[in-house]
Amino acid sequence: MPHGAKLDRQPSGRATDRPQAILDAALELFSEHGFAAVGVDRIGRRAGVPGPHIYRHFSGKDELLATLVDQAMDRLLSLTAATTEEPAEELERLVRGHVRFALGDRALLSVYAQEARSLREADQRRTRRRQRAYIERWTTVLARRYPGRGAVELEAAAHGAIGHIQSVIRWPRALLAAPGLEALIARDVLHGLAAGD
Amino acid sequence: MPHGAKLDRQPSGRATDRPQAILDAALELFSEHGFAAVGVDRIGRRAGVPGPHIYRHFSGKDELLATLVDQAMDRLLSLTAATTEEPAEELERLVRGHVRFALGDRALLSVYAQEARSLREADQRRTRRRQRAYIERWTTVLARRYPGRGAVELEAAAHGAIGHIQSVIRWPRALLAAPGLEALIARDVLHGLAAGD
DNA sequence: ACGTATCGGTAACGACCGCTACCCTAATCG
DNA sequence: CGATTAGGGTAGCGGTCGTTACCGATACGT
Repeated sequence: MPHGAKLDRQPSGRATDRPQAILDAALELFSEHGFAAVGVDRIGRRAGVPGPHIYRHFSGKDELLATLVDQAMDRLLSLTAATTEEPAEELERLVRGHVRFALGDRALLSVYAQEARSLREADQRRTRRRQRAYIERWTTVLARRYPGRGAVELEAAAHGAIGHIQSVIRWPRALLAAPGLEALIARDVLHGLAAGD
Repeated sequence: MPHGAKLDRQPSGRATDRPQAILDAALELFSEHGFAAVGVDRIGRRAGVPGPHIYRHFSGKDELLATLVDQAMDRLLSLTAATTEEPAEELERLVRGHVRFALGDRALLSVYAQEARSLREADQRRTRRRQRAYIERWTTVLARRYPGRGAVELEAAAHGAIGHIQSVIRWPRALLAAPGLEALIARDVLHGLAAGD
């Protein structure tokens, strides 16, 4: 090291944020072909870097996936910030938030939902813990909105509603192009949650 | 060949149906760890045969997966046999049938839902075609039950309902042990489908 | 201008895995 | 009893892929 402090040199050219470009490429490829089916060379090529250069920014392919899954979980958990709203409003906000995420960032949600088991053991445990926390938030909100329901009813409803929303990752493109989808899906989900009253 | 006709010898011992045992082992392992993460040796060990002996019954690992996915699709499509029932009854039968399948054979449905993209190109195309046919059956039944709805509404409802049902593959074991789940889920799904009336 | 750090590019290692080929034993039938 | 064959067991090939290491060129700082 020449003079002790880090240099913070200009990124040497046009390339804006290399790690982000790599993550974007990995996201697209993982969501389309699956984690196991895409190699680091392909990710690098899509990101405009030679394959092995990925290891100058990440510890390995595993870390790419872990980062993406973490981003997805962050987005989901940020929807569950505690509020002082009315129960009905809070539930609606939770549903609409998840729907908007699913429609707006289908690739990220797809990777989160389908490739979680390709994570390393440690990342997998942490992810499962966060998933449980997310489900718990749902059941809490549901319990406030629909008091008197049993725990099984609530948890089944939460899983079902989330599964309903996540189904958009398999919808055909033509259907996704329809206008007003967010409101339509939210309405269907909320109506399903009201069953039993 | 000694005397022309096939021998039909006794299976030489205790082993009942070898190909079926291999398929069962593959089903369990694929559903638990994913297609890419389990090797042929492990499948063989679980089935009580040396790993390479799988190739005496199947052309390769790919065929194992294709067979399982086909079995799942057969089960689903068999639910959609055309009937002369009332629209409401037909829809309920479809929903309950899918729910019963999901609860009764979670592993098979899990492989079908999560590992379809590990199929070879040809199998993947055929599977997608059958999936489209299944969705079309749903929208047809829904259109009869809820005339006046638009195509987008119907297709979105079909995908959402199926996603809701398939969510059971991620439910925790404790929740799956609850009694009366089939009726509960079917009720929730049917109620969600009634949204918009 | 010289040394230095950064970055593009590529070769190659090592492990894993699907798959093939080949052994050997034992049970069956003429 | 001897020949044939199914089935258990295993070694090893071929290819892929994640990962490491190394080389060369370029741009900055002294």
